[in-house]
Amino acid sequence: MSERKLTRNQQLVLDRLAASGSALTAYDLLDQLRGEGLRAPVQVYRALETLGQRGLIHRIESMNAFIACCAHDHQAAAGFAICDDCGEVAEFAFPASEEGLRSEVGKAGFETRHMTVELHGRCAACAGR
Amino acid sequence: MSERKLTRNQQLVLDRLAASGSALTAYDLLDQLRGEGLRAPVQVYRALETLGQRGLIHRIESMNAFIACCAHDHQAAAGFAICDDCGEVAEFAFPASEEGLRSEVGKAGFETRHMTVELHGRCAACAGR
DNA sequence: CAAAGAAGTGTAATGATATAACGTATGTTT
DNA sequence: AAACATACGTTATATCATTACACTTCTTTG
Repeated sequence: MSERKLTRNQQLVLDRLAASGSALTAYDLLDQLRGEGLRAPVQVYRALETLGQRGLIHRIESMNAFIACCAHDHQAAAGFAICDDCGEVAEFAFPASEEGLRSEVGKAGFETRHMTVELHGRCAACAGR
Repeated sequence: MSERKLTRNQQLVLDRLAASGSALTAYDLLDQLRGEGLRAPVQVYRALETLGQRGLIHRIESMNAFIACCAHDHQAAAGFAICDDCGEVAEFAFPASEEGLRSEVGKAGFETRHMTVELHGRCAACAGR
């Protein structure tokens, strides 16, 4: 079933992502996990694929990078606020806007299967400086 | 100023994008413009960069591809409905949701500079089949 | 428990996307 | 015409992602 235990490689990748507040690229992950025995990009990409299917991570399209999922309800669409100054990525939910977007394109008969919502800008900490 | 006439390369890339209803990658564009004398990726990327700065095209992050802008007000954020079956990309505006998203992250002090909103799914024509 | 099947592994090679560095040309401003 | 900004073409390289292959490890089930 979908309830297989995570394998060593999958757990390593997930732990590394969870330990980082920012998004990491596959090659970032590879570099940081060489000490654990990982050697090739495909090992990381395979772990990322499984983790993604299980809803444990998200891909940040505008950065070609990945981040651990911190949502409680991962049926809902996830949005991301990305600070271009410090790299921090905050996940957020947007139920009202999600419905708004879905119905906006629904008017034209479009059936939404997945939403990518990524806001770039400056986080509170960086704006304060 | 910002009102320079488009150069030959820029015009070629823009025309090619405008003629296509879908998003094209930089390498798609390069292949389609070899007959016009383009030879290297960087020539396409340079044109794309200028066109993007002038608001004449958009980058579709989730496809690593580009599309001509068909918006009248390109101050407003643009959203895209992407049909994963036929590849059609429709640009749309979403003023209400845009404000909703902006204020959602604004609660945490985030200043939004740019939004990526890309909806994947199935267009009306493909759903009808 | 043994066989069968599904999922995962490591290695190597390659494909796809994007940028850097260089010297030259062209167009605009003064 | 000199000075400046922008764009050009060429070459090389960086970055992101997948394919193919042979082998291993789990899980199910007969």
